[in-house]
Amino acid sequence: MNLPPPPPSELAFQVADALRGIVRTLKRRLREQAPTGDLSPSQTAVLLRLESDGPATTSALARAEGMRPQSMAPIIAALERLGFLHGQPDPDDGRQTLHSLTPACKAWLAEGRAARQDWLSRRLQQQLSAAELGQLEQAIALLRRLTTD
Amino acid sequence: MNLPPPPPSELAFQVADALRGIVRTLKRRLREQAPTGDLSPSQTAVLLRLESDGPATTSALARAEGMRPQSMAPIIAALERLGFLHGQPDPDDGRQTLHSLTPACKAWLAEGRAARQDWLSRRLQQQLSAAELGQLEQAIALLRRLTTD
DNA sequence: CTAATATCAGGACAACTGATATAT
DNA sequence: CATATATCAGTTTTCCTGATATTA
Repeated sequence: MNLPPPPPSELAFQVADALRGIVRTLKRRLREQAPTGDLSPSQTAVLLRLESDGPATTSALARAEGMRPQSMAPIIAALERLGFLHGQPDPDDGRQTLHSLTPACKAWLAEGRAARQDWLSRRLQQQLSAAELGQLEQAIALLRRLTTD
Repeated sequence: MNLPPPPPSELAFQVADALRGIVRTLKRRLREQAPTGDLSPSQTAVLLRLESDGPATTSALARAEGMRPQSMAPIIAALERLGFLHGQPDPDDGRQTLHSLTPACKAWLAEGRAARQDWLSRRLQQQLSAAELGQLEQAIALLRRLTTD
């Protein structure tokens, strides 16, 4: 049996409120920097999943996204038609088809990430002094402590 | 005609990279603290819109969300059935029906916001010293400078 | 009479469920 | 035979377009 945790201090409450606001705003501004290219949310999720986890089968992608394989199939087919994916039959298991990002898709994803990175870098450079950048660097280390453990 | 802006410094680039990562992670962790209650994205958008901008008509909501009034109508009808909204005919304009959040819905929205706020406050209190909280407070002021102007 | 609001009717698309063929 | 992958077919949901009644 645990004792209830102590209530947060007034300062912690104020900082939390301000932090929630700035996180939401920054997230939106970052998103504005790179157009999604008229892909559906499902399609975007598949591309990001393949980029981070590597090639996968239709069923594996469906499981990862909480969908049925029958629903994942047309999403993949559309992405293949757009030239973002290409499927290759698994040499060991004849049932499976392994889908990978095409080089063009990898380049396009990297481009979007670079656009966001570029906007934020320039923004930091323009609006903050070197000393303030250092302050921010230390604060980011503090923020990381909130999401680990 | 403008000269191209100077390229960002190495430090700005590193801070931008770290900041993008921590914003994404924090956003996700905050989202995990309050369940969405099985509402569709459109329904959630309508509730948040009404909360921030006050009562509105079907057409006004449709315009705000980039939808047709015919598509907005069933969304509102579903929210009314769930007890989140209640409509009242405009006394001045007999064509319009003004939809408002019910007190129960306002309480539910506030509850979700409070859950996120509570999680973050406690997390700050537990993981950071008072001095570090002060550092973070100053850093948030710096971040605000990135999104204004 | 024109403009705006709401609603009714039917179509397109994306997800679902159920069933089937093939390979392990 | 039991399991896993992929796919075919039908259904539901959600948003769309088009048309109509009512009110300003």
